[in-house]
Amino acid sequence: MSEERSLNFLEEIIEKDLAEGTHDGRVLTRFPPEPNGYLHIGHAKSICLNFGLAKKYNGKTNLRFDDTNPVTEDTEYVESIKEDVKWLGFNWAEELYTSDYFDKLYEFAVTLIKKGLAYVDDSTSEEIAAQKGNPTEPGTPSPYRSRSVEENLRLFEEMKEGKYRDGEKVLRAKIDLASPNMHMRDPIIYRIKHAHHHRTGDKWCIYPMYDFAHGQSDSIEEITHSICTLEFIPHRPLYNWCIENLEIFPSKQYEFARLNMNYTVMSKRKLLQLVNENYVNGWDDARMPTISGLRRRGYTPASIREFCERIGIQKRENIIDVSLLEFCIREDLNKTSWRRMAVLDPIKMVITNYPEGQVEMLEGENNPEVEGGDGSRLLPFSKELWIEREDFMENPPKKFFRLGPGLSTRLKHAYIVTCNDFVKDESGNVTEIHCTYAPNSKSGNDTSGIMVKGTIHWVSVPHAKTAEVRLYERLFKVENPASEEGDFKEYVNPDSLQVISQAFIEPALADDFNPEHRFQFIRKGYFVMDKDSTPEHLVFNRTVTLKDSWAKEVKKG
RNA sequence: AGCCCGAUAGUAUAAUGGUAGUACGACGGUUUUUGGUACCGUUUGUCUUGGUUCGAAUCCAGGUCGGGCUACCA
Repeated sequence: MSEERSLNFLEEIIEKDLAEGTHDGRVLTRFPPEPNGYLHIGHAKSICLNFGLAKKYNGKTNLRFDDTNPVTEDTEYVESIKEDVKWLGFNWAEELYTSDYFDKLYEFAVTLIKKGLAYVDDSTSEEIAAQKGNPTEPGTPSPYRSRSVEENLRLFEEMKEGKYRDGEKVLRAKIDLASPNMHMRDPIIYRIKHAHHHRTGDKWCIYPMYDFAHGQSDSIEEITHSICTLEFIPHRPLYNWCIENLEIFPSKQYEFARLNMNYTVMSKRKLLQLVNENYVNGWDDARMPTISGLRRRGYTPASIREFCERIGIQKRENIIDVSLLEFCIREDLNKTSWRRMAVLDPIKMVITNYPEGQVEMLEGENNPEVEGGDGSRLLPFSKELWIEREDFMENPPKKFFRLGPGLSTRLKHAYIVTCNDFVKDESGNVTEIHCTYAPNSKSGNDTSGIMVKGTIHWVSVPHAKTAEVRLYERLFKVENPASEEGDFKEYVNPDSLQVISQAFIEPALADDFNPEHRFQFIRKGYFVMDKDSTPEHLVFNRTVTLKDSWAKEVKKG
């Protein structure tokens, strides 16, 4: 946390409240997900904001499930949301549910009716829509708008008692049919739904609408700063109207711009489609922008928090470049992950002057970024090695620093080798590379005086273990799939997942069976052991590649 | 159409009436037993037209562009 960073607009508001003694210097925020889907990176922004603000100003944050619509909500989502918030590193003060307040909310509605500020309407949904008018023309009163308080009280109670079918009646606030704000034209505040609720069961058959539940829930909890996204700005007058007319604790709503990121989609509806239509393998597919997907991909909580810190908080629409997220995870993993060697696309190399049957155990530091290397592991070295196919070129260009006829290169943590020969099969594919090594060029003990520019990774053939490796690319081919013509799913990248069923890995990688452990496969990228792994069948997911300036060089031609 | 919100390099984000800065990206270089990391450098910006002011990214007015709202979703 940099002390010098300037305040965002919400911090300014809070500091002003603190300075003026509003709420006696108390700060209480809340994170209010609806349990109808998995959390994604956009929610992470909101989580970091709400919990971060509270932490910064010695306040607290409630986790409140906004569960007012029983037909879309489920405990499966409650559990995943709790797990994701915890995984991100945040602790809520209280775990609450809007459904905890259904009794109180019902009483609030009764209060409004008694004040002549709400009425039961028998109009159909189409009729109500028509009554709303349009932005240029005022709405027209429902024929039921002038029902007496007594009648409204009776009908509302009957609604609660289940005397009516779904949609037969609603409770509407009586506000202003001519308001330029459509939300103020007698909004529906209670509707009938004979549906089983994941927490209250069958106790209720009427449920409050968002606008009649959210502000009051904030107020009941005495939330000081209720932070939501921009699309709720037009709801704010209604939020305030409810609180004022109910004469309850004056929580205040503030809005910030939601996160958008390129090469992905960020709406629960679209993510649900990708899951349901099998474009991905579930909500936690490593290509998904969900928290659980990012976790499976190998992202760390710290990297996501850092990302949220860097993107800032503002009110303008934005589309963040995914390269910033990738920067954050590389920055974290570079400092924390152990280096290991894995050959993903193998070709055999034979060291012709290395004694047959000889094995040397070479030492390799775990992480050069850490003082002392963060310990080390032993690497078996022998006459036959697997190396990466792309590290050999039959006709290498001038600036190619790896292997080719007559070229020398360093084997990481081992010796310098020089390529003398190679073998091709009938169809012209290179199948084997023959090299000689310089015995006095051993890493850490090099007296050969040979200077090479390149270093490549390798795995000893007789000692190699195998693993499945999943290489991920961005899920979409275009920057903003949601804004393209046609169905966004047409823009799914068909190469977003490439499975290598048998890669060769150094033995140390197999010694320590530990799903979710993250490694850097030297020169190939950061990888995480997937939860599908068993000790007999290891699976690694590529989190992100290393920056590759050679690839750029090649691209330029 | 009416109302609401917004507009600073490619993308984000500062500058709160006083030198337009930072990060990511891109480009170039130094170092390097990872073509990684680290370090150095280069590039590109205040939507527009007026006004207020000694001085405007900032304040005011008009325009333009982008987004939102007109669900018995949240």
